[in-house]
Formats: sequence, C-alpha cells, structure tokens
Amino acid sequence: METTTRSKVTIYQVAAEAGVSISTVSKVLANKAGIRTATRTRVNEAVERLGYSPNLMARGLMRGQTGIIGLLFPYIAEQLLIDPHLLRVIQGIEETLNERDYNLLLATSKDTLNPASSFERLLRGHYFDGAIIIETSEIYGMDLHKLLEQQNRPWVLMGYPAGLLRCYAVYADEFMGGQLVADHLLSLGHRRIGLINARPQPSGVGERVRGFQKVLDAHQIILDESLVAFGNFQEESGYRAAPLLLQRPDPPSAIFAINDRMALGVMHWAHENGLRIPEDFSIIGFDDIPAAATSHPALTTVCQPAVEIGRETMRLLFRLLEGEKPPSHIIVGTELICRSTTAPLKASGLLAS
Amino acid sequence: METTTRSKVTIYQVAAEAGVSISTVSKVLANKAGIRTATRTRVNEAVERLGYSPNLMARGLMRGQTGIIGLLFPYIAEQLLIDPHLLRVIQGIEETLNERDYNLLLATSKDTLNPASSFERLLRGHYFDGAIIIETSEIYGMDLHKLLEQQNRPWVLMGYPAGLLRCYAVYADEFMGGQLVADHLLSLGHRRIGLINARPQPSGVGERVRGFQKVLDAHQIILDESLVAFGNFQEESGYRAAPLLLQRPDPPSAIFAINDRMALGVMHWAHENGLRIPEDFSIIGFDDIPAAATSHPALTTVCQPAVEIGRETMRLLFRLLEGEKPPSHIIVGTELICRSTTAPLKASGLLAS
DNA sequence: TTATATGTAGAAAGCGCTTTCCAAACAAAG
DNA sequence: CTTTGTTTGGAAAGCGCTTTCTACATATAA
Repeated sequence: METTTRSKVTIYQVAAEAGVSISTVSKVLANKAGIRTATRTRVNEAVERLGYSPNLMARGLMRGQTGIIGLLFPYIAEQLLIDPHLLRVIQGIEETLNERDYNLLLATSKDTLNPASSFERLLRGHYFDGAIIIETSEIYGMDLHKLLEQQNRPWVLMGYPAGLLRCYAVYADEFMGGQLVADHLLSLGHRRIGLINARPQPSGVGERVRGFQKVLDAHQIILDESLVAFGNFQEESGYRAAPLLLQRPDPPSAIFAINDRMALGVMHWAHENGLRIPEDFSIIGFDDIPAAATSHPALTTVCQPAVEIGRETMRLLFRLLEGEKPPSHIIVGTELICRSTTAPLKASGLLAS
Repeated sequence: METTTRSKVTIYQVAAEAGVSISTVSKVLANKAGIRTATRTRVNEAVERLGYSPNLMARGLMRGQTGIIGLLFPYIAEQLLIDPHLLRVIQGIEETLNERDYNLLLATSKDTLNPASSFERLLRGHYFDGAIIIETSEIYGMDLHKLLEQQNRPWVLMGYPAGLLRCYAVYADEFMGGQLVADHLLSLGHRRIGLINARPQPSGVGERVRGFQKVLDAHQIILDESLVAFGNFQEESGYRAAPLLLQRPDPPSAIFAINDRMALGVMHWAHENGLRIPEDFSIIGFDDIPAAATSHPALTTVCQPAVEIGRETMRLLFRLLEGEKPPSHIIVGTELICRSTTAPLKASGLLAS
C-alpha cells in the first residue's frame, strides 16, 4: 500500500529522482542506445521507486499513433447471441493484440437510426491506429469505409466482403464447408438429400449452399426443389421446416441445415415425432455452436476456425500498419466435425425402399 | 469521395480557413460563451468544409481526462459462453456510455500466468477515466483494486463483491431470486422439492440457494439432504444429476436447478426417460438464458435485469467521476419468468400418493 | 600535441489541443 | 471628451511525452 506513489508521477519526477534529464529517461524507457549502463539502471531504479508509468495519451500524441485498435462491432449483443463463434474471433484478436502492445477499443453502435454515428465519432477522433470491422448486414448501409478511407487508416473486414470487394478481409471458406457437407453425405451413400436454407441470407452463408450444390452437381445429383425448405436461422424455424421434409411420402435420407440452430430444431421435431437420428435420417449442421456438441445425439457439423480467423485478422491489420502491401483477402479453411447425427444410408431409411 | 479532406487536418487549418485564431476555434467547438454568432458560424463552416474533427489524444492530454472507460473483463470469451446475460450487461453499459461522449476500452486478459499484466498496462497508462470490472472468480486473485486505488481512479465492480466489500458494486438480487423460486413452487403446492446446486460456486450464486432456503425455512419445510444434487453449471451435469433425484422411490415433485443450463439438462434426461414436464414434475431454472425461452416446454426461470445492471453500473461510475459520493452497493431486483415447466402439485406427482 | 572520431547526456522544439489572461474595440455613462 | 464597463478575439503557456540536434567528454589517430 505505502508505495512512494503519489498522485501524478510524470517523467519529470523520474528525471529529478534519477538526477538526469527527461530525454534520458525517455530514452531508457524506449530502450534506445547511447545511454551508459550505470545511468540506465539509475533511471530504472527511479522508475521503480516512484511507480512511474508513462502517460499513453501524451506518448500517442507525440508518436502520432495511439496503440489502440478499434473494433467496430455493430449490435454486439444481438450478434453474439446469434453467432457465439464471433466470441472466439474476438479472443483470437485479443491474443494477437496482446502480443504486441496494442489495446482494443470496442465500438458497438446500436443506434438504429444512424448506426454510424458512434463509430464515426470514434473514427474521426484519431483514437485508433487501425480498425477491425465485424461484418454484419448492417454495416453495408453505413458509409463506414468511406469514412475509414477519409481517415487514411488501415482497416480490415472480418467477414465476407459482399459488395465491398475492394477492401482487406478475412473470412472462413464457407464454400468449402458446403463441399465438405456434400462429400460427407455422399460418401455415406445418401443420394436423396434435403436442404434447409434460409433467407434473408447474410453474404457468406450463400457460399455454403453454393459449395454444397457444386459437389452435388459434380455427381450429377439433382437437388430436388421440393426438398428445400427455408428458415430464418432460428431453432424454431428448423422445427417448423422439419415436417415439410420428413412427413412427405418420399422423405430425404439426409438433411443439410445451413446452420446448427435450425438443425437442432429439426432434431427436436424428429425426437418429438418418434424419428430416430441417425437411424431414420442423417442430419448435418453448420457453425459448430456449443449446443451442437451437447445435443443428443451430438450434431455433425462444420466448424469455422474462429480463433484463427481472429488471429489472421489482427495479423493482416498489423501488416497494414507496418506499411506492407499484404494480400487483400485471407480465407481460412473450414472443417467437418463428424459426430453422431450422420450414418451410412443402409442403416437409414424412412422409406422401406 | 472528393471532399476537401486531405491527410491531417488540425485546429490550425480550421483557424486559417476561418480567418481566426485557434483559441477561437477551440471555444466554438466547446460551445463557450463570448464568441459573436457571425464568427461562430464562420468557424463552423470551416470545420464542415475541411471535415475537421479534434484529435482526442491531444484533447485528453490537455483536459486531463480521456473520455475512455475501461472495461476489465477477464476471459471474456469463456465467460460469455457461460453467462450470455453478461452480453446484455455490456449492452447496457454501452448505451449509457454513448449518451455521454465516452468510449469503451475493452481489456480481456487471458494470460493465465499473470492475468493482471494486460490490465495493469492499461490501468497504469492513464488511458481511462474510470473502470468497470466484471466480476469473475479470477479477479480476486489479482491485486486489481490495489492497482486501481494507486491510480486514483474510480471503478465499480459489476458483480457480487465477495471479499471485496469496500468497493462500489452493482449486482442482481440473487437472494431475492431464490426467494421467488421458493415462493412460486410453494404457491403451486409443492412441498417435496429437489435442488440442483453446484460447486465450486461463484460468489453470488450462493445467494440463490440462501434465498431459496430462507423461504423454505419460513414455511418450516425441510430441504431433504438426499434431494440435493451437485453439478457444475453445465447442461451435462444437470443431465447426470436428474436420475439421482428422479429415479428415487420418493422423487421430488419439483426441482430447482440453480441455473438454466442444468435445468435444461434435467429436462433432457426427463424427456429421454419418458417423464413429462410439468405433469410428472415441475422444474425451474435461473438466469433466463435464451435457450430457456425456446426449450420444449419453455422453462420457468428467474431473470436478472442484465441491461439494467449495465446501465446502473455506468451510472454509478459517472457519479463517481463527477465527484459525488454515491451509495456503494446497488442491488437490482430479479424477476420470475413463469413459463411452462411449472404446474400445481395436483397435476403432478410421480408418486401415486 | 593537435585533429578527429566516438560515446553520452541535455536543451529545445513540438505533437494538437485547452485555457487563462490580456488587449482591443466598442458602447454606455459621467 | 474622458472614464468605465462589456464584449470579443488572440497570445501564450502548458498537458507529458519523443526526438532531433547540439555540446561536452573521452578515446583514438596523426
């Protein structure tokens, strides 16, 4: 408790305490050459004794950079509730941030009338050295990137750069994810496959369907239009879509729900209606939300390497900050998480055939 | 695109453009008296034309305050996955923050060796005017508050101030929540009540049990020791605890799980084992996580007014920043969310009796 | 010994702003 | 016409730091 620390201790007190000038203190702190070891230790001791730490505002002002990275995350609460994996992304960002001496300033507008306003204030305030923008459908409405470019500061989009192609972006290969799903189902022998799609569809999600479709096409399998239902990403909508596919006279032997929550909804319905998974039909989701691992049976799904996406995003931003000219898009692979809701066709079959 | 904006526009350019001194510009921007309206508009026009916005670092340096509130949130990703309601708290904080011109700097250490380090850097850097600390069991290990006091900056704890009583804190009345649960169950006629407790138990959670206990005591109902199971807050652990209570010869007619996830686990087990809710037994959770509303049947639970907690936390911090001497603890009420997993005793009863 | 190189520390400028204080300028009063 | 009061705007100091440039030692070479 009783440190010598008293209110504001500045570089001047340290200099006085060590009997040197403030320039010397500054140089010691920045570990610059040209200071005798004896002086150096003297300063360091003074710093220790006074419990000094530099005022980052003053430093930022002088250096012309702040050591702060802005994270522009519109509607954070809503988004995270929908997409818990974004949390992992933040984690990856944070990790990489802490390796260097950067800090995260979180901006999360929820002003529906003018979502840019709070961002704008931050952006224009010269607070950050660079920014990361979490992609949400909302951001396309605001002239964020125009603002960002005006500010002449690097920024990268974490997410699918729909309609915003001339920017740096890091995102998961959802197309590949869709392919993985199709490959998996096909390799299990399924040919009659249902799809639970959704609309409106955030930019990247369409890729899941396109990748899926592509593999089916390559195998000359036609995705029966009548086997496609639409939901809204909520579990409830999967629950409602399930009977549309499963109560037909010719139900699919496998279903791809383009996100886990809807898949879980289907499972729910199946359970309540006496259908066994994967004996009666296989189901596969997308996202690998926490609930996917704990559902009964555990859901086979596709996982986005969220932490890695966060890391890569920060890394890209750092390269930009260092004046490099890095690749503009970084796409990280997805992975099939094979659990217990998918099984070979022979074991399945609602149809006797 | 083609705004007049070019690289760095400072107060000097604005002054030149408007044909006044920088002091005048500064005064206009701060809306101070003593400037003729004509001059004022001239300056404002110049600001507009150049797209100027002040450098917040410089301003912060002069004013001695930064306009930044630090949010110290250890292990954010892990925590939010466990407690989605913390998201709402952040939302409440953000709202209140945006009303004034403050910004949120997020510090989320995950450095297991020395969790304080990243916080410490921030804290000592004079970056924030004040801080909010999200209570996690981890924070008690670090000498955060010592550091905070040394920095001489106000801070408030968002959470139950276990062992840290001499601080400002805002938290939910979990004791009251426990009482609500007991009242509800009792009013439905239940007398034989099971409890799914957990350990280790974060500070505030114990209050749920204590409140619950108190009401039972008041009604001279003895909480049968053998009707108490322990989990670890995960759904899985509720699933495992369920048979311990429900497969007894004398099962309870109602169960209080001290969090929703465990309650959901119990429901899961019940469903798989042919028990109907609420016909065969009632169950009630705590937290009101999103899944509680969408479960089948929807879970009766207790809700913490998370957004309000966030708001109150910020409000308390603002009062502190303004030099007031506000009450040190603010406890906001909890609320029973009555859904479909609880029913009067007559309709229940695994026992024929 | 003088000339030159090298190592070390301080003086001073300045980052972009706020704020105090002072000087005009003008109006009102004596 | 002077005195006093009231606006209104600018000069200047300074927030706490970094960085360049200069000055002084001391060491090396001629």
